[in-house]
Amino acid sequence: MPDIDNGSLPERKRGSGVKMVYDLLRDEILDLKLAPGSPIDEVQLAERFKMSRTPIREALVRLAGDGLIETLPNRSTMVSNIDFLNLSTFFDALVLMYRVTTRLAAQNHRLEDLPSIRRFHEDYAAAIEARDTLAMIATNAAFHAAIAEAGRNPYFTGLFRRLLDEGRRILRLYYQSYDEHFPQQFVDEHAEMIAAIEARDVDEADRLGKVHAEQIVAQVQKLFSRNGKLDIAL
Amino acid sequence: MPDIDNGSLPERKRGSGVKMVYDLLRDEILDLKLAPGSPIDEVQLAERFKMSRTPIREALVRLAGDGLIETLPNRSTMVSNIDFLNLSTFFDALVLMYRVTTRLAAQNHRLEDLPSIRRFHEDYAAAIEARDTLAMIATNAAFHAAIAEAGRNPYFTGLFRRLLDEGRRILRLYYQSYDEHFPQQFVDEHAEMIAAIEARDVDEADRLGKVHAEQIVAQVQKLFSRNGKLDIAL
DNA sequence: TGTGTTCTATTTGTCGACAAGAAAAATACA
DNA sequence: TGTATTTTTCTTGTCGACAAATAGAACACA
Repeated sequence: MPDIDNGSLPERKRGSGVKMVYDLLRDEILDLKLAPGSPIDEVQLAERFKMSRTPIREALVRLAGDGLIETLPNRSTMVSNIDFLNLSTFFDALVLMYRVTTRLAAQNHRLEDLPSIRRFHEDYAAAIEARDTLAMIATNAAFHAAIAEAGRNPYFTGLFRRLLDEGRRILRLYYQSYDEHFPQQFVDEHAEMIAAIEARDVDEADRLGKVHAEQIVAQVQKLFSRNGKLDIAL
Repeated sequence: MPDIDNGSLPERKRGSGVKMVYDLLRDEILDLKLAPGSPIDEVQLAERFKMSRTPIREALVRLAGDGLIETLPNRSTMVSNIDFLNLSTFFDALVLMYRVTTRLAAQNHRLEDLPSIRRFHEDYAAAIEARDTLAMIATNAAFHAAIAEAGRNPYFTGLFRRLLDEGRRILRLYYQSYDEHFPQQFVDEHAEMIAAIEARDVDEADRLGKVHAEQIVAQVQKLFSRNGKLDIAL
């Protein structure tokens, strides 16, 4: 098993343990540092974080609620697999949420929402410039999550976040061996989306969200077909 | 605090405790046997279910993940309040999910999905006939959840279930004092939806889902305006 | 060698206890 | 009497230990 380094583990405050474990494991799962299907050992985690199994367990229950790990009753728990056979359901949901959240952002945003959206937009552009694939994935997700927040519908935001997380795993899986880059075109589209949101042009925002989403899906599918299914066993 | 009777508590099997507590509390919350805002006491629950606090806690973490309870760090945990100020976001999400799930059911259902849908349809009709409001609410939700399952998109199904749960709470709140009944018309619309699904008429299913959803929303809003906000403090 | 059974080992689910935090109560002080 | 401070009480977060459940090893038997 990989002996993941923890950095420093200073004296943690009461109540912060669960959140810390949850956040860390979540990141490791989404970054594929913990591969899909790999087993999760409570005792091992307890040792690693220098705490008892109880808070570890609590964090695991939360992760299971997010669908990031799966628990076999009385038996092992492991990182959730990526369901390649039903990717189309993922894409369906993703496209719809892209549309809806962008549309609602145009409708409901307030002025104070725009700065953070613009900031993530710039971060994304910088990541493209630097050809930093991982940063692209992360900042793209953050950009769209910020738009969703501006739409102010927690139900949609919740689902969308989940989809973006799952997308982060899928993209990482395909970008880790092939150094593709997201086209510059996406940056321009992001800029258009911001403009439509700012102008409160609901229909245009919807349209842009749809086009943008479908292009991303197409891009991912292109990778898939080129790439074959070599990595799936991983 | 209400001394809720438990029925019999026979010797429970290992591992079944959490699920049992989770299911029971969930039902009590959705049926408003536990009012929004009412406090949840771990020790009390532990006594009631004759088990230690650990599995209780685990169930509570799950419920918090579902948004049914809210936890203040180091301090109390309570049943989530219903957000009346943002009901429109709820309705928006509900209408969209009605549409999408019905549409997808028309597209993706298999023959073995239809019997259970038809069964819930009949149960709902029976509940209308009997003027059993609570049964109406429950069977209506079950009917649409079954349709969503037939649509075979777990992302949408997950969100939709959550919305239907929340709707169950909202409706119960308004039907507990006013003995309204759902119009017979809804039964006919359900029948039309089944027909469209069976015929794989995607556009018609979408349209029916939209109309149906908007009628339900209108019905609820009618109750609201008539009813005023008398019960909100509850 | 192949198959079914028992035993062992590991991992999970549950328990009771303890300690930290926060609210409520009690006290001190003006 | 009203306000600030200490004390108490009550709830939660965490711990270490134990017992049940399962998988795999060891074994018996054909």
